[in-house]
Amino acid sequence: MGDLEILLYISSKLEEGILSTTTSVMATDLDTSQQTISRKLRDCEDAGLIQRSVTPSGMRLQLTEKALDILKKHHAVLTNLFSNTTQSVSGVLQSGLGEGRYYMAIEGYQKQFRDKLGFIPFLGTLNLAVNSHAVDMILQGNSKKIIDGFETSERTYGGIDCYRVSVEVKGKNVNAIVIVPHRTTHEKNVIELIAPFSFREKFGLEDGDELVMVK
Amino acid sequence: MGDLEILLYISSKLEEGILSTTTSVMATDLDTSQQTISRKLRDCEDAGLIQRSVTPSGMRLQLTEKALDILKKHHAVLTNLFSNTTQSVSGVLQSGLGEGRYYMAIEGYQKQFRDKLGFIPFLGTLNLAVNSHAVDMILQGNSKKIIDGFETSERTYGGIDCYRVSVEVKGKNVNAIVIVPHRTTHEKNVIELIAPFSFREKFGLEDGDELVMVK
DNA sequence: ATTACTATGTACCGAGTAA
DNA sequence: TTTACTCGGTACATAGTAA
Repeated sequence: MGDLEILLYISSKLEEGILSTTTSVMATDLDTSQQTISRKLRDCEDAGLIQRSVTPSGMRLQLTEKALDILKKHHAVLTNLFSNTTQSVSGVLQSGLGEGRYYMAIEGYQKQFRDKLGFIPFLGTLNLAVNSHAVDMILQGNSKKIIDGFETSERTYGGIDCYRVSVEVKGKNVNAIVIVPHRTTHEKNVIELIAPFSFREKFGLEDGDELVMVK
Repeated sequence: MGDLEILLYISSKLEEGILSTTTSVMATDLDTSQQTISRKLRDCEDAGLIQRSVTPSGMRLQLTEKALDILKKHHAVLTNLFSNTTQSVSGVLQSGLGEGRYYMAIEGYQKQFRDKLGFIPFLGTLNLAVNSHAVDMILQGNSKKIIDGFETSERTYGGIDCYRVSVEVKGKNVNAIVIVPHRTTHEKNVIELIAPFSFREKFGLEDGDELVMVK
């Protein structure tokens, strides 16, 4: 019996975001003992996964944001598993801060890009404003390549997750990589794309142009 | 670490329905030991949840139908949790075999219907042909009331799951109950509705008429 | 009726190692 | 390198109760 089973059980029984129940009922439903449920719920509470108010006649349970985030990830994986249709997200091109160009030029990254992705990226990233939930849906379930973090004598550089996507731009389909730095600096509603070439130059893109990413 | 974590992990890494990996890689990803993964995978295999072929350089894993069914249920729960929009399924009215009427008349059922649903159903069920996957989506996550099985001196009667739904019929919204016998006799693409009145009489329904169920 | 403590037995995890 | 044994130690589940 893992935390996940508990969270999924609560999810399935929620009404208006709240579940009123008792440890014995949950124990019966989940085929375990009242004591185990009592302990598990305390564990979940300590782990910041649920909020609980205990009353003489039972308990009221709710899921926390943390739990919902975890469940959202699993939902994305399952949606991906059961949907045959390809999914897409559109993004609007916006100006970056030139950070992308700086990092792409670091040798420790370049070497790994070449080895793990098979190409050396153009020195710059394409920043897209997107719906973060929709992006999660596409990236989760997609297998990622991990660029490891490393250190130089001056500083440390964090790892990067790389997801292969297909991008529809000016009527053409182009392969690209969505990069997600482990210590990301910007909001989750901006993602960065890299490719062996300059998207802006090759397709004459400007801020505000819309691209569609397809899984 | 429960089976579910293993299944979800595999789901997230599947490519074309197959995952090629090693126990060590999985152990790192799932933050446990190689030995635990080895044992867990054997357990999952024994439980009929995965199929495995072990090679000198690793393993190839796939999910079985049984595992997919379990995951589908969780997916339905999560979809329900994260979707604010109401979901609907349409069904086409078809003739039953009169079985519904027979069972509705059994005292052991009637008493429980009255106590647990608050009404005594009309003596007959409305049979609807539906898309079984879509129905799963609506019923899962919806809380159910369980009518217990029982025995008489002659025979035993199985339990029934009851789901409250709203039905759109001839422009009106009516509450009804979807009943799912634990030992169901017909295919999953036919469901049965009960209500305190006769749908056919009250709304002048005929075979082939379309109803919409809303969660 | 609840929830949740303590004590005890068991099942699980992982280090070491074989194949 | 693999996967998967055996075997300790520990963490977990439950019975018995308290509150």
